[in-house]
Amino acid sequence: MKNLGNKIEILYNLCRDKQLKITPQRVEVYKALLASGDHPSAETVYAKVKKNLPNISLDTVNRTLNTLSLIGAAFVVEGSGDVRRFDGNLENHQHFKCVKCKKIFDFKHNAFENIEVPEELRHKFKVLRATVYIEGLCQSCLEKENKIQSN
Amino acid sequence: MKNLGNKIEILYNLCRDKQLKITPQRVEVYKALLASGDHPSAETVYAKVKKNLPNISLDTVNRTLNTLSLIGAAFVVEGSGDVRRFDGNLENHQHFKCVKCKKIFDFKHNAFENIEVPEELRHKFKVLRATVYIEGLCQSCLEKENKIQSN
DNA sequence: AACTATATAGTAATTAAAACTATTTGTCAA
DNA sequence: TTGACAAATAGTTTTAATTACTATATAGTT
Ligand SMILES: [Mn+2]
Ligand SMILES: [Mn+2]
Ligand SMILES: [Zn+2]
Ligand SMILES: [Zn+2]
Repeated sequence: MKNLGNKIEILYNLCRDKQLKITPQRVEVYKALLASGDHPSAETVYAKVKKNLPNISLDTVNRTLNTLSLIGAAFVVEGSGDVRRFDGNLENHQHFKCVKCKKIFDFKHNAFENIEVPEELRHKFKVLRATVYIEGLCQSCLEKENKIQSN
Repeated sequence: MKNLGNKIEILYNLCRDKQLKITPQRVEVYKALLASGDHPSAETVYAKVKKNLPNISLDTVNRTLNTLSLIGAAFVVEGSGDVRRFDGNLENHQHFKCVKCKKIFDFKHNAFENIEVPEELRHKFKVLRATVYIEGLCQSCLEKENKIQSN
């Protein structure tokens, strides 16, 4: 994780902008999210942060992750059918999600960046994020695939 | 809802293909999903189907919606931070989701159809769905917007 | 150093979704 | 047409994610 100090500084500024207090909990949650490098759930972040802040509560982790998303320091990964996953990587990238094991794979594809949001939408709504979302089966799940069973 | 009979026939065939039984519950859940025309939750579908099958259980609705998604008669709407929403409209279209009120808006945009899935992904994974996903604030939520509060 | 609004810890409540099990039923073959 | 049986369902419980609540602590400010 390079430029960590830089990113922490950005968090500080975002908090100050929004009149939110800079608390150890917020800093540690943010650090843990960045350090994970992938798409952790609140529970996963909680486990990590506990090492530095043994008394932090899961509720605080949840609230903080929501707060980070609200101020634009992170976002909730699109997709469904699983617990909420967060992403602290704000660089333009896309996600592939396995519908079976719920694993999320990052990928970059130039053609998918700078999506032109249609006029119609830009007028009607305030667009916060536009992304290409691809789902399917990952390799290991594909191998286990056989007959679909509904029960 | 036009061509309903046609779609039911497709459901029949999908079930037969996958060796799944054609039950009144499956047919009614599917009909309710189509009739809704939008993106109902299991709970919403449950309420509808109950009118025709008063004894159906919520669990069956949940299982059936999952089954419909598995066999390709429907899909789970991308997005997060809300209960699972299902879509029975298999025509190529995109979604805008309000992050605040969770409402999902369909839209069509030619440029977003026929997304070219990168080679890399097509080789590694079995791609089932690729779509552009846009989120933000809808008009009515935008009006209520003011200072972000985290607690 | 003191003040105060904000944030947190610890816990309880809520609620979506899955699991469990006895019973029913769709499918198929006799 | 009738049985046999695997699959599906109803009714219920369990699990687990997330939010709500409230007394206490604290960051930012004066
Ligand atoms: Mn990512
Ligand atoms: Mn739709
Ligand atoms: Zn997988
Ligand atoms: Zn809204």
